[in-house]
Amino acid sequence: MKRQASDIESGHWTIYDIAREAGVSAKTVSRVLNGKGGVSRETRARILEIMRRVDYHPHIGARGLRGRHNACIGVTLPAPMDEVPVSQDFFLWLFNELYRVFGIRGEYVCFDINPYDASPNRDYARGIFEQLFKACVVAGPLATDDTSIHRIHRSGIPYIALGRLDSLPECSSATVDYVEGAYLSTKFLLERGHTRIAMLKGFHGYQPGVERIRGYRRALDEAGIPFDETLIRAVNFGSRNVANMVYRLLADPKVTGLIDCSAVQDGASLREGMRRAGRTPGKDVDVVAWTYDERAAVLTEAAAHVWLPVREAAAEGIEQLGEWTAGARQGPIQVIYRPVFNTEQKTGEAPKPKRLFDLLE
Amino acid sequence: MKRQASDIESGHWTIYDIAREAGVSAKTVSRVLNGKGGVSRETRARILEIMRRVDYHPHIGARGLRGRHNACIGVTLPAPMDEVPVSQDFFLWLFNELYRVFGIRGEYVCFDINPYDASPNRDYARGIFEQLFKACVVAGPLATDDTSIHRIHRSGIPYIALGRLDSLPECSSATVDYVEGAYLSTKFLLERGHTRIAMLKGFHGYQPGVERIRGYRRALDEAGIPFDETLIRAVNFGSRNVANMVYRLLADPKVTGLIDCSAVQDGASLREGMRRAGRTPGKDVDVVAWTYDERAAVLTEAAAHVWLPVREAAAEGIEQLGEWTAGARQGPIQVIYRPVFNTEQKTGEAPKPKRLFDLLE
DNA sequence: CTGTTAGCGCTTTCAC
DNA sequence: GTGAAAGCGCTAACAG
Repeated sequence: MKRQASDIESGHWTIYDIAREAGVSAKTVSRVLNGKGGVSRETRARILEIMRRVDYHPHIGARGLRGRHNACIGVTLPAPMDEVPVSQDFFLWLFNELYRVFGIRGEYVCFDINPYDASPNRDYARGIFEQLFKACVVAGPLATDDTSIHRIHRSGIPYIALGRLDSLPECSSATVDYVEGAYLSTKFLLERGHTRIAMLKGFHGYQPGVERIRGYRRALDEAGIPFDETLIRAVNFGSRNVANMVYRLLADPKVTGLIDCSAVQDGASLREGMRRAGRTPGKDVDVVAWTYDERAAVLTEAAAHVWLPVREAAAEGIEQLGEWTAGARQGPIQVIYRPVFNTEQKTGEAPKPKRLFDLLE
Repeated sequence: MKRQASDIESGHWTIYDIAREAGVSAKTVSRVLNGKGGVSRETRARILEIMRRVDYHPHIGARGLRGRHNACIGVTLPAPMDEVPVSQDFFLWLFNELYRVFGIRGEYVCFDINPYDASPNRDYARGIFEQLFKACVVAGPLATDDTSIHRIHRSGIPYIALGRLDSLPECSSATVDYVEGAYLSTKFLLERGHTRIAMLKGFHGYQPGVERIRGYRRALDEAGIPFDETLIRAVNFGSRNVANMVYRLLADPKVTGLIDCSAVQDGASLREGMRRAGRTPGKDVDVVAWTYDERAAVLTEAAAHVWLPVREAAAEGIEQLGEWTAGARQGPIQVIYRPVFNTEQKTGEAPKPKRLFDLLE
């Protein structure tokens, strides 16, 4: 006599409770629930009416367990938030995309936002392995030694990383070509006669950082100029040390070119650093600044800007992830957008973007 | 011979697979998984090693089904987004709070963002009834005819509504006293000699709207002034018709007081509407403007501001929800903050807040 | 210290 | 058209 006690006082009806109430078997209720045939009109109507009356909802976990499908669209941050700049603007934009592609279809959108330092051996992809996520957006750059993404890839669930990885070229991803961005930036400065070119970089240990150096070196190699790693300095959102780094890099008078590809987009601090080094952009130093917004200049005095269309790439990727999840296409996704180089003089300057969790500080 | 076939090719190991590999029973594996006693050091170590080697993760759905607990912290929007102003700032703030209280503990934070118009008979609380949510934040005002909240309340899971409901006074909630806000606003204008006081209001059909009218009427009643409902006009974020409404309300020269409690915080449009009506604030019209940011004025020319500390109330409520979820306290939560009335002259004016999903337009 | 059994709520055979 | 039985992965209760 398994399953029948209607402990409906617990608040939740099961298909067995509905079945008993309707005088049918659980299977018939299941058929109605799933809109399958093989149930007479009257029986169906009666069951539907009971379901409506008692406000029946199927147990999503039990369904998933039996049917081997998971409940939510996952969103996960592969990097600690103090190492990687997730801006408020990007986050709002991402949430809008998730709404547009998944929310509208009635999917649950589930964030795994456990910080790393809270549990060092935690896996950012546990939502996948615990079989909670039916699909997953890996929202951020991947560490060069990332292994989780390999396991995600093998798991077979639809996913998209907003970043590439050398060690997994077949990775489902939507990103921009940072190698190209760095190459174009460096080449531009070389062609203007600069030979010692400094680079302000973020992403210690992340693939986008590696790609930046690769592009930088490639341009240098082509020009026959030796690579000097002391010309590369890392800054991040947390440290607010952009001005200091610029000052120190430009302390050497032979350094006459500066690439800011740090993603910090902090024009004021760049300017401050140059001022302290006694430099004047356009006169004794040329700057190339990276921007993530096509319309916004980071520094009006910059000799050039490079626009990295990360949102645009991500939008296409998430769109495709929606289709993959719906079974309308196969993975992996491979979206790679090229950066756009631009020497047009900009007039306005966008404010420095705010970090997502800055509100907490 | 139930359960043993290790179709590990499917990618997911079960406790039975681990058990077979370790030469023990599934129960022993379960004990190790849950850090329970009754397993020898060696056995435990061996099982742990296998788990590590094969990267075992328990099936969160199966666990929940058996243990009768759910997987995620839910966040749900009880109102269609085009009727209720969820600002980007509030959303970012909310996400930060959820991170602080739940993310840090390793909880999944799961949004149900299905829009109503997409499925008219959808329930904003389905995540609770489908037993996906172990706790839930109902982020927005409740409709006066809301019934879901009653069922949520009865379900017994920890929840908090960021709004009250007349029909459920025991509702777990964190909100501000809109009755008081409207009462203070109206009384202030009455005391300055105004007798016909217009009100710009949002939230058609939602409890906060009802409370605004209640406070307004109470002040009028006390002063022995009859209530005239034509003095109340609704605006919302979508329609951008604030200027028009102000203009029409002030077309009647006897209307000399204006309360903007619409939550739109659009000083420029208020000013524009008054200008078109030929009015000058401080001279032939007095304005009381509501603000959701203590430091920010909506309209510098306003005779007074009323600050509604909704974020502050919500912060306390979410904090308590965290404790309730962790079993450290009982529900329901009852946080109610009083509005702060303020006639100080403001200098700066905050820009009009942007709606969360404006990016899509 | 360890194993057996049953069952969480649902759906998939397969039988009638 | 309908139902009985098995089992998804896990754990509580009860044996040994």
